[in-house]
Amino acid sequence: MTEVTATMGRAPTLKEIAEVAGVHASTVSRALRPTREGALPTAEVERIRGIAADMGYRPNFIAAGLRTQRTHTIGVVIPRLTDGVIATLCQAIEATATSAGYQILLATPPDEVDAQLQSIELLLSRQVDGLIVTSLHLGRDEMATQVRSAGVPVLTVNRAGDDALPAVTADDRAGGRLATEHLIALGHRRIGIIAGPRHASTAWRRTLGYQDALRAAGIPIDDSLIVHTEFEVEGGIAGATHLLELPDPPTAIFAVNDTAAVGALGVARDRGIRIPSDLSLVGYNDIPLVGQLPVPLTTVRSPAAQIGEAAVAELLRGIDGEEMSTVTLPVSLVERQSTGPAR
Amino acid sequence: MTEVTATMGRAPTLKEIAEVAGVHASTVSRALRPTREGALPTAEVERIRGIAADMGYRPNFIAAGLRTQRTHTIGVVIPRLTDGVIATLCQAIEATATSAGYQILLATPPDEVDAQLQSIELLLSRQVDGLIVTSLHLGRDEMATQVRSAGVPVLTVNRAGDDALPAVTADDRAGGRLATEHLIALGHRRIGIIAGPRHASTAWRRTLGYQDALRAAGIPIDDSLIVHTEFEVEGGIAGATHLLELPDPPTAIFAVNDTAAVGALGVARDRGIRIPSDLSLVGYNDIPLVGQLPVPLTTVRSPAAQIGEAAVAELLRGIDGEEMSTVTLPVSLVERQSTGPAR
DNA sequence: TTGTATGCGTTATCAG
DNA sequence: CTGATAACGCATACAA
Repeated sequence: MTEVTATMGRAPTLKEIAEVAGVHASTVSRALRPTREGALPTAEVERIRGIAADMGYRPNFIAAGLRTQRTHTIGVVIPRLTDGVIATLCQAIEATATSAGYQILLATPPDEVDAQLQSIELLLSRQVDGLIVTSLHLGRDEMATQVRSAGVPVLTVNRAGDDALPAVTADDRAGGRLATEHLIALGHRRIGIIAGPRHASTAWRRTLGYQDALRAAGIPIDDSLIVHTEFEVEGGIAGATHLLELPDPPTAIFAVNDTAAVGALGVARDRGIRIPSDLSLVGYNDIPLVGQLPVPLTTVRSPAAQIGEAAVAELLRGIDGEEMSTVTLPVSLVERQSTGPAR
Repeated sequence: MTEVTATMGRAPTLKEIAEVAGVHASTVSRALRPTREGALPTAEVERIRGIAADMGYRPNFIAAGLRTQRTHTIGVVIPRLTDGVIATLCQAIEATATSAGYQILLATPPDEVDAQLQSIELLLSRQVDGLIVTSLHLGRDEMATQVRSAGVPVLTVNRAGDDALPAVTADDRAGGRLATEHLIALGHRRIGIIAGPRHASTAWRRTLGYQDALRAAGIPIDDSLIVHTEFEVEGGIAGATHLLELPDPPTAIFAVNDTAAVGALGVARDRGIRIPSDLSLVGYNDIPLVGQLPVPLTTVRSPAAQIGEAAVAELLRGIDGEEMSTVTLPVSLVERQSTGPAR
């Protein structure tokens, strides 16, 4: 019954269903809504739902959102998706949001302030209910200012908690300390660090942890051993090359990023430097691949997926009008074979 | 002038700006629109835009979309974001879409038919203007059926062109052939393949290319040398273990995925098998990392970014009412040190 | 229990 | 050139 009543123009609307069902559009709206609030008779609800299904009804969330002022969409600004850790984070955000009935509007702008600001603006124009922004640049007030004017809750991820925005982060400083303490415990005293870009707060905090550990061990901090580079393999190559060409090269290198560590690995290979006997190497993130390298990499495991889950959870609290809080998740050292006693 | 006229409740609307400017809302709409179609006097346009800027106006795309039936949003269904190649693809899609004035609604459902169908449904409810779906399961009619009923252009990526949906893909079959021919040219005749999941069309087509090459060389196809596994490192471990434990193990392995190749590398290491002297290994994708491995990996370069760009370009044509066509992009072999002459 | 009326913010179509 | 009006699809307060 009511078989191919479907009007040819695709998407039937509530009104069209109402006509077929012989009721008013508002009745259909009530029947279709999950919560039985309007209290229709169950039989009628079933009948109407059946007709809607037959007609291939598909709710128009965008129209509903205009009415309710809730789009059930959250905006995610997340540069460098190709970084495995960030992809994991993004995946976790998406999955968590989806299971809470939200969808993700994604922006992956280049790692520059203006582009990021513009992405945020665009997302807000799309009436997102909340915003998760990651890897923002440090020390730019525009960011916080604009973001505060957003009118929706904004949560940062991987950003220093040094401003008013709530943040969900891993304890990068502790991670940097763990890695460095491990090397110190192995007898290394001349430890280089491939410290990533200056503007990346995660990298910066790992570097702080590195300095903490040196200081605690009474080892003087030698700035020539701290080299700032880009993330990724190329950064690792540049950083390791620089460090190994020093007059008094380090006996161990801590790369604040696994892919950079892999780059360092390549440099060591090219120079005939054996790992770990000639040089110890520690990475950061524990991407799946580094456990399978010919010399499995010692690294720091950062809970990317949990960060994503926690971020969404916090943001949803914000969307519900509650206070969002800053969350810091613990990290752990994964000891493998790329680190060994100092010569 | 007209300084802090902003009503406290954030987002001012066209109507509020109109009040301040002393004109009608529709006039403001015309003034703000990029194309000077309504032909306002330039001075008036400037004045109104100034007021809008002062008041912190932010257009509500969702309301505009309701009216214009165009959301300037494209839905992307893309499982396994954590795969580097897919992330690159996603990034390229996002970047291309953004520069064309579109935004991305992202769904990364698990690699299962039902979840993928549901994701599509959700995206359509959000009134996306078009859909890019990747890595769909083979041979499930529901997919094509539902997708056809979408009412918006749908483009597939990484999917076999064996049905009616237009697709943008790399030439995976040629890639599989290239890799295998390379090994054959090196004198290998017993070549194993870590062939990925059966349902993944990319993997499947690479396997076909592998068979093509063997056949062309007059080498009989030995099914025991074809092992299906999951993607990722674990799949590579399982596949390599299986192959190397064969009574008559292969002298070369083609992994249809770089990360699987890295897994195979780990297995070789554990068994004291040297690469390439004991075993040649070819990967697929040329993710940045594999060029920096201690033994740089020979692999096939797949143009992930170009696929993304082409996919968006095609889809936009579809959105503009033109016919979309199927695009196949060429791949190339990258010879490095993980392959050598057969013993 | 169900229909009516209204409005969400915007744009398109008319008049004027 | 600009104002008034309607409509996009839906949800809801209100009336019946």
